[in-house]
Amino acid sequence: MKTPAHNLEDKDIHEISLFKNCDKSFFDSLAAQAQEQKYEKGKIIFIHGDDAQRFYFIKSGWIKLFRETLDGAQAVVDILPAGQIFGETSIFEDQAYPYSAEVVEPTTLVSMPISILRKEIEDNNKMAYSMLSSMARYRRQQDREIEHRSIQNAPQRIGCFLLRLADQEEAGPVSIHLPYDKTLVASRLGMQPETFSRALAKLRDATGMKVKGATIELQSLDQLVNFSCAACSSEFPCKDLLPPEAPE
Amino acid sequence: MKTPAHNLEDKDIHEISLFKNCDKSFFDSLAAQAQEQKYEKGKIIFIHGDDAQRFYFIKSGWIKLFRETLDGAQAVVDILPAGQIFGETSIFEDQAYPYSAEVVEPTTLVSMPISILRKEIEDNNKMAYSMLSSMARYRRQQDREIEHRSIQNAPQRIGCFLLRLADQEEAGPVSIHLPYDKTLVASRLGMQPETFSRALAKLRDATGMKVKGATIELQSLDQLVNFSCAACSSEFPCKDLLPPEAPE
DNA sequence: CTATAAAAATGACTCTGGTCAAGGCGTTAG
DNA sequence: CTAACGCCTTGACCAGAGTCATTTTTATAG
Repeated sequence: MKTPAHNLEDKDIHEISLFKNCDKSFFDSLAAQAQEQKYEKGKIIFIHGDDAQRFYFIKSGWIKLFRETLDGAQAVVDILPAGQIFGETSIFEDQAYPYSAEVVEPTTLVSMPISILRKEIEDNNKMAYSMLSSMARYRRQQDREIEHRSIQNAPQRIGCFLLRLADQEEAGPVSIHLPYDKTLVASRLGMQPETFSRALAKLRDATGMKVKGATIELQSLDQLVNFSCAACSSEFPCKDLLPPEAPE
Repeated sequence: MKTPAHNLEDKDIHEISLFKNCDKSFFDSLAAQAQEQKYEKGKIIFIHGDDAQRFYFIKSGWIKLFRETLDGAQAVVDILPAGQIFGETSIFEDQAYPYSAEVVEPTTLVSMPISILRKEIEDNNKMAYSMLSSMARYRRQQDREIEHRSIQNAPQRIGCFLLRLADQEEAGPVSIHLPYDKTLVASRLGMQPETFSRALAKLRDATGMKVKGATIELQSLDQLVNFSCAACSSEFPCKDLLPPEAPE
C-alpha cells in the first residue's frame, strides 16, 4: 500500500521552498521564537477574524482551513498536509486571519511570529521573490479550483483529486490511498458526503478501478485521465496543481 | 443614471496602485516600449498557452479572461474594467499565459514587455512588496469566489455582485447599472443566461427592487444585504472585494 | 469477542440549475 | 416604417446534487 511520504515522518522548516533563499540568521531568529505544540483532532487553532500575530508550520498531521457563514454553512478553503505553512497571508493589509484553522488529524505545529516573516520580505529581495512565486502558484491553483467547480461534475472532480494524489509519471497499475476521511475529502471538493459516496461509485464503474476502504487500485491512470481531464482546460499531467510550497 | 466612473474616461498607467512605488525611470522604460491599440468586441488578444512576452493595461473598455476545455466548455476567470492590467502573472514559472483574453466591449489596450516588470520586481524591493500586496488581495477575492460558488445560490450571487457595483456607504435609494451584457454577467457569475434571467427575477421579488433593462433601482441596499450576505462568511460592507489593482 | 460509536453507503425525495426550444423586445440599417 | 439581428425572457423538461432517514460497515474500547 502506498502512503504519501508526508505521512511517514516529521517535516522540517528548512524544507519550505518559500524559505529557500533565506540565510542562517533568519532561521535562527525564527527558531528563537518558535513554539512547538501537539494537537488532537477537532482542535481549533484560530478563528476567522482573530488578530493574526503568528503563522504556523505543519510538522506532522493535517489542518483544515475553512470559513463559516452566520447560518452555519461551512466552506473549506483547503486541507493542508505536513510541510505546509498557514496563517501567513495576513502579512498584508489587515492583521486578521482570513479563515479558521482546525486540526483534522493528530498534528504537531510550530508557530512563529509573522513579524519575522514581514521583516524578511522587506529586507531580503530574494525572499520577496520566493513569496511572489509561491503566491503565483497558489493563484493558479485557485483559478483551477474555480474552473473545476463550474465545469466538472462530482465524479470528475474526485477523479482529478485522485490524479493529484498519484504519481502522475507512473505508467502501470497504481494504488492510491486517501490521506484523510472521505467526509473530509468531500468537503475539500465542495460536495456532501452522500454525494461523494455515490460519485465515487460512479467513477469506479466508469473507470474499472477497485475501491477498498481508503485504498483505490487501478490498472493505469489512463482511464482516470480520460474520464476527468476532458472537462478541464489544462493538459495532463497538470504540473501547476502541485502544493503551494512544494519544492521546485 | 449612475455609471461606474471607469466607463467615463480613459485610465492612465500612473493610476495603477501596483506601480505606486515606481520611479520615473521605470515609467519611462515602459513608455518607450508601450504599444497602444484599439480593438472591437470579439477580438481575441491572446490564447491560453501562448508565449507570454507582453502584459496589457486596459485604458478603456472591458476584457474577459477565460479558459476552455477540449469539449468546448468555457470558464470565465474574470471580467476586467479599464484601469486593470492582465497577462502579467506569467512572470513566474512558465512563460505561457494561464488564460485567454477576449475584448467584450470596444477597448483600448496598452501592451508592454513583461521583462520590464520582472526586472523592476527584482531590482525594486518596494515594487515586489506592492506586487505581493496586490496578489494577496487577489487571493482573497478568489477564496471568496470559491466560497460563494459553494454556499450562495444563483439569486444570492447576483445580489452580491450588485452590492459590489454599488457604493456600499450609500444609505438611501440606490441606482445600479450593469456594466456589461447580462449574458456576460451570467458567465462572470458562473451560471447560464437563462438561470441569470430567472434568478434576477427571484431577487427582484425577494427584495422589491426595480429592474429596467440594465438599470436596477432599490430603496436601500439593506434588503440586498439581508438577502445575499447571510450566505457569506464576511461582514458587510465587504471591503476585501475591491478590484485587485484598486487604489488604497 | 462483543459492545459501542463513528464513518460510510443506500434509498427516497426535493430542489436548484442546466438544456432545448420558442417567442418577445429593442436597436439599428436600409 | 419595416426587416433583421442580437439580447433577453419564458416555458417545459431533465439531470445532478442536496437533504433526510435508515442501514451497513468499520474502527475502537472494554
